[in-house]
Amino acid sequence: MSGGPHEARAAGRRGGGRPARRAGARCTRDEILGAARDCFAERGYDRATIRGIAAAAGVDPALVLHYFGSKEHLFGDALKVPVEPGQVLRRVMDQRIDDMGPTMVRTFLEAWEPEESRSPLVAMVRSAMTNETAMALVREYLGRRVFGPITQALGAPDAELRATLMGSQFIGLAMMRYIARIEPLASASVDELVAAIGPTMQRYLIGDLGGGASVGG
Amino acid sequence: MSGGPHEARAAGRRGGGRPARRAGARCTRDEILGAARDCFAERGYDRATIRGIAAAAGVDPALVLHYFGSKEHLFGDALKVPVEPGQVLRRVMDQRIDDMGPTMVRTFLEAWEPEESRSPLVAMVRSAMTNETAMALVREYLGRRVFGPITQALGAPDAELRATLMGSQFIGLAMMRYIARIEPLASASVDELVAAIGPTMQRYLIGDLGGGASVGG
DNA sequence: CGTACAATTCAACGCACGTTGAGTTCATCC
DNA sequence: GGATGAACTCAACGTGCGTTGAATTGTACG
Repeated sequence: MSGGPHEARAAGRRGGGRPARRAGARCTRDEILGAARDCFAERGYDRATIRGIAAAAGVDPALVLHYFGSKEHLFGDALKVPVEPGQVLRRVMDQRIDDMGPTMVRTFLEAWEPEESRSPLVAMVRSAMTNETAMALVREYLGRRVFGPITQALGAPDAELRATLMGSQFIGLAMMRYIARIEPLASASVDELVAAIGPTMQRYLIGDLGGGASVGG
Repeated sequence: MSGGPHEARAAGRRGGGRPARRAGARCTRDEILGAARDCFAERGYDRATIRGIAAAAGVDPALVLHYFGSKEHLFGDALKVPVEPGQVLRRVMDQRIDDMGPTMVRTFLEAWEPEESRSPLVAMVRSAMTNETAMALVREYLGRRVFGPITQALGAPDAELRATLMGSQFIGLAMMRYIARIEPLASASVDELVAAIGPTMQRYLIGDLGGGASVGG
């Protein structure tokens, strides 16, 4: 099931590594994907249109469907996150425990700063707000790839709460800085934000949360 | 300009305080507003439809436009926030300075917890993600009614950064708890969250942000 | 009673959307 | 050099949307 005609990939297949059919206009598929990422990021799932994406890529709307089958499928493919969370986590976990909070903030910001990796992330957050499919996708993804490992690494009984607290500060930061672009947060330097938010993360990671047990009592 | 036929209000005008024309079905306008709030909150501006709102209110779609003129105008009216920020701020500012952070968190949560006041807030956040008008509206509103007063009260040179840092934690909390409903944050008690996030707010309010002066150098 | 007018509905408009299927072009393979 | 099949376009479909204007209902006032 779900084996639409769009499943067949463009290059390869026949000759081995030969160029695709149309000379000079080969990587159309990737251009569509890029345009889709931009549009989804800029407008969210619902306001982004196949027609708009096609126009941005300079092709016919039908070609988009030819490659990706449906808008929802295109969205799924455009959402492939350019940041490998496992790798990110390893980098953070390699730090001395006292530096983990600030390192998390810096790593997070470095993932968001470049324009090309920001797009799919903005698309993810923005679309998750209105689209149930996107929301479920994001929730599952974050749970399995981000919060899960952190929870496991922490080992504390309230690890899951800690992980989601960190998530809340991160998602809020992303929204204010990259989506709503509210000043002066939008223009603050990475160092400034690491200094400001790092301790928050540190506390959520291993500090006393006051409600339970760990340190203070 | 913008003086559409919908501007004229329902009751009053002629006799003084007499009931409206149609007996038994008087407060239709308010029911439409309520349905609009629910729909905007549940689906966001774009996915919410006039037809859906009308159906939820049990009336004809045309009646919605008759009262509110346009979808955008209806959205504006539905967005009237049930929380008076000035009043909230006064409550916070009345605290001893050491308790202001936790009090802010508690006040914030108490504004979001009740279902009837949560709807327009969720609508606000959700719609601001995809709709440019809503985003501008929210940004202007927050700036003038929330961040502005806080900034002024703090008096510090980095007050604006502090205000937006607080905003980022709040918006992230709202998204994780009330919109994405990610556990265990979604089910944590208010007290638990006040204990966990209160110190964060306190630090953003008057603590050392590390980037400038006191410690860390 | 008759006029006036708010409340409400009905039927339709034009538009933009996602999607489809048939058609065209062109590099490759026998 | 004809067959193949991918890359790509064109024209159209059905649907649901926001919005409109005329028509209907029912109450209050002269």
